[in-house]
Amino acid sequence: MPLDWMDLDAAGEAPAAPLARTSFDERALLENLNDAQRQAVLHGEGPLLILAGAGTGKTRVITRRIAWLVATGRAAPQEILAITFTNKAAGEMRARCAAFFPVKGLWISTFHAMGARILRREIAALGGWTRDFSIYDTYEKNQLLKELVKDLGYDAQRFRPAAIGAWISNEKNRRFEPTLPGTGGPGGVEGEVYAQVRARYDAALKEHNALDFDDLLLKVLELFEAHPLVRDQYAWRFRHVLVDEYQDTNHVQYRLTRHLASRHGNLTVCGDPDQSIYGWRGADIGNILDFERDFGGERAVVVVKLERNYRSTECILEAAQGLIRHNLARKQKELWTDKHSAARVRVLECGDENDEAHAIAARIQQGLAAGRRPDQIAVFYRVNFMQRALELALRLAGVPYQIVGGVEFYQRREVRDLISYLRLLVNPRDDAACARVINVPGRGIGEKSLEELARWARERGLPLAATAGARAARELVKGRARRGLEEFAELLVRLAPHAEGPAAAALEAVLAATDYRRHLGESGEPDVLARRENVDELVSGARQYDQENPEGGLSGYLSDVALVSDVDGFEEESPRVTLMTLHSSKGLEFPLVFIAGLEERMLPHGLALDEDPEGGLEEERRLLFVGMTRAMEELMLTHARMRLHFGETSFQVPSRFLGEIPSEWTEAPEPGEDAGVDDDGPRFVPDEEGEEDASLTLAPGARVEHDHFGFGVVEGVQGRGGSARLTVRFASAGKRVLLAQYARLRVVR
DNA sequence: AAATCCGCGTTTTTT
DNA sequence: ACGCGGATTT
Repeated sequence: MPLDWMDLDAAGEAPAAPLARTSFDERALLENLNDAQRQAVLHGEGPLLILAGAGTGKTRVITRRIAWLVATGRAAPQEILAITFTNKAAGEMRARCAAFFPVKGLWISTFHAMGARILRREIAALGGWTRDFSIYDTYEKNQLLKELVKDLGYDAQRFRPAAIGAWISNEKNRRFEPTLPGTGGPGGVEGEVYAQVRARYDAALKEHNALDFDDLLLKVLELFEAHPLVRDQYAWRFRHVLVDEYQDTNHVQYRLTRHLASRHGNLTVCGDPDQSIYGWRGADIGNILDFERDFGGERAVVVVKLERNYRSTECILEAAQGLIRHNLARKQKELWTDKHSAARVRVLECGDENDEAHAIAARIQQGLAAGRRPDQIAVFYRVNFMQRALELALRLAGVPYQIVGGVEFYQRREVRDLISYLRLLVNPRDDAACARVINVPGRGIGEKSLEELARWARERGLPLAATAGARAARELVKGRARRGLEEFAELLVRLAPHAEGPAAAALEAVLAATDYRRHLGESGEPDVLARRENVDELVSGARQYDQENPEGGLSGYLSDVALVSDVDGFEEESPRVTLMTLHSSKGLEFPLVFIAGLEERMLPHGLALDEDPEGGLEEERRLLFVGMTRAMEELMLTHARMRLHFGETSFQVPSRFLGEIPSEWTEAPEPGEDAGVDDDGPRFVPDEEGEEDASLTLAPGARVEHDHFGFGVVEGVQGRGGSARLTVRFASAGKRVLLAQYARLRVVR
C-alpha cells in the first residue's frame, strides 16, 4: 500500500480549478449495475447509507462511486478518503480504482493505517511523542504490562498481563462512550489495580515514544479534539469520506468518522448489520443501525439497500437466511438470487476431529477430481486450534493448502529481532526493542546486567539504549557484559545513519553489522534453514516496500509491518485450498466451502455465550452467517461427536444452529463407506508404552495397507511414537511420507 | 550466563 | 497436547 507522506501539503486547499470532466468514459462506470447499485454510485452530496447484504456487489459499488466522483469532477483523488477493513482490501480497491483514473493522492487504507499516517505527521502536537514513534503489538504490550505489574509489587499470576491488556484495549475503544452496564471491567480492588497499571502503562508508552494499536485511533481522536485546526485541515481536505464494513466500527472510529466528515458532510458508509462480528473488540452495531438518526442533519440520509445477491445459489442463500432469521434484534432484509442449483447445503456428522478432517479432505479430493481448482475451495472454523487436524489430513491426502493467520511470519524470533533493530534505529527510546536486541547475538549481557542498566536509565529518565553510550552505565557491569555493551554501542553508532534511508538498506546493514546470519547457525537442520529463509523473505519484503513506496522510508516500512493483518497474507491466485477462521473469511468468496466444528460451545462458542448470553449468541449466529454466505456453489457443514480439547476427549452436542438451517443431513459415514474414512481394522496408535511394539511392527520391511494408497512396504521410520514419520513405498501410489499417528495403517502379514 | 526441567494455562475471534 | 515462562541446574 503506497504511503506518500508528503502529499498532505495539499491538505485544506480546494482544487485549483474545476477538474476536467470525464477524462474517461463515464458510461463504463455505470455498466453492469442494477438500479440500487446505480443509485448508490450516483449519489451526489450528503450522507449515504448503503445497506449491502452479503454478495450484493458492495465493493464494486464503492469503487465505481469513487471513480464516478472523480470522473464528474465532484472530487479530486486527493480529496477522497476511503476506509477499508484490511490492508488487502485497501490494496485491491486501489488497484480497481486505478483501472478508472490515476489514483495518486487517493487515500485508501484501514482506520489503523490512516491513524499511523496522520500521527506520523501530527503527533508532536500532543506532546511527548515524535514522528518516529514505534507501534507496540500485543506481544510487546503484554511484556511491558508484565514488567509494570511486577514493578508495582503485584502477582503477575493473579493479575495476568493479557487480561489487563484486553481490559485496557476495551477501555480505549470505548473511551468516549458513556459507560455501558456490565462492561466496566473488574470492580473493587482488582479494578483499582487495573487502573493503576493502565496509568503506568500509558506513561511508559509515552516514555518509549510508542503507541499501541488502539492508540493509533485514540491519539488521532485526541489530536482532533484538542486541536480543532488540525482536525479541520483534514476535514476540509476530504470532500468525500467512504467507510466500508461500517457495522464493525467501534466508538472511537465512529467519532473519527464524524470529525473527518464534519466539514463537507459527504459521508458514505457501507455495511451489513447481519455481518457484525467484532462486538468483542468494541465494535458497536449501533453505529450502523443509528446512522440515519445520527447523520440526518439538514440533509436527510439517503438509504440504499442492496438485496440482490450475485454470489451464491438459491439453496445456500436460503440456508443462510434461514439461520439469520433467528436473530431477533435485526433489520428486515431479504436477499435474493436467480442462481438455481441442485446442490443443497449438506451437513455431515463425524466421529471425532480426525474423522471430520479426513472426511473434508476426501470431499476436497472428490471436488478436485471433478475439476475444481484448489483455490476455489476453503475450509473455515471458529477457533484456530481446529486448524491442526485439518492441516494434517490435507497433508496426508496430498492436497495443497494455505493457512491464513495461524503462526504469523512476524511472530518468528528472527523476524522480531531484526524488526526490533530497525525500530531501535528509528526510535532510540524504544525500550522494548532495545531490551530485545541488546544481547542478540549474545554479548554476555544477561538478565542481571540488563536489570542494572534499566535501573540506571530509569533513575535518569533516559532510554535503555542510552546506557550503551554512557561510560558511567557501562561501568556498572563487569567483564564480558561490559565488553558486550561497548560492542553494542559501537554497533548503534555504525547503524545510526541508516535510520533515514530505505528499509532494505537498513536491514542489510543490520544483518551485516551483527553477522546475524551466522548467529542463526550454519547447520543444515530444517529449523535453521527455515530461519534463514525467513530472513531472506524479510529482506525481499523490505525491498518490495522500498520499490512501491519511495517516500515511505524506514518508519513507513515499520508502520506497514506492524499493521499487517492475517488476511493480508491470503494469496488468492495461489493454487491451494484455503484454511482460515470464520472471522478472517469476511469479504471473501469461494465456490466450495466447508465449515467445521458445528458443535455447541464451539459454534456458538462457549465463552461468547458465558460473557453475554443473548448478544453473544446472536453474534455467533452472524459469524456462521458470514461463513455460509462466502459459498458460491456448494456448502458443507460438519460436526464431530467427540473432540480432543485441552488434551482430553469430550462428547460434543451438535450446534443448535444446525437445526435452524434448511439442509440435507448425511448419515454418519459407516466405517469403510466414506471415501478416505475407515475405522476398520486395527488402527496404529502408538503410545509411550506401545512404542517398542510399534517400532517392531512398523520397522522397515513391514508390509502395510493404507485406505488411500493401498498396499505398501515400510522403508524407513524417523522419530518415535505418534509423531514418527514413516516412509512407505506403495505399489500404486509410489513413495510417501506419512505421520504414524494419522496414517491409519494396517499391518499386513 | 546458558541449558534443562517442570508446571501451568491454554484455545474465541484480531487491528 | 503443547508451549511458554519461571525455576533449577550446570
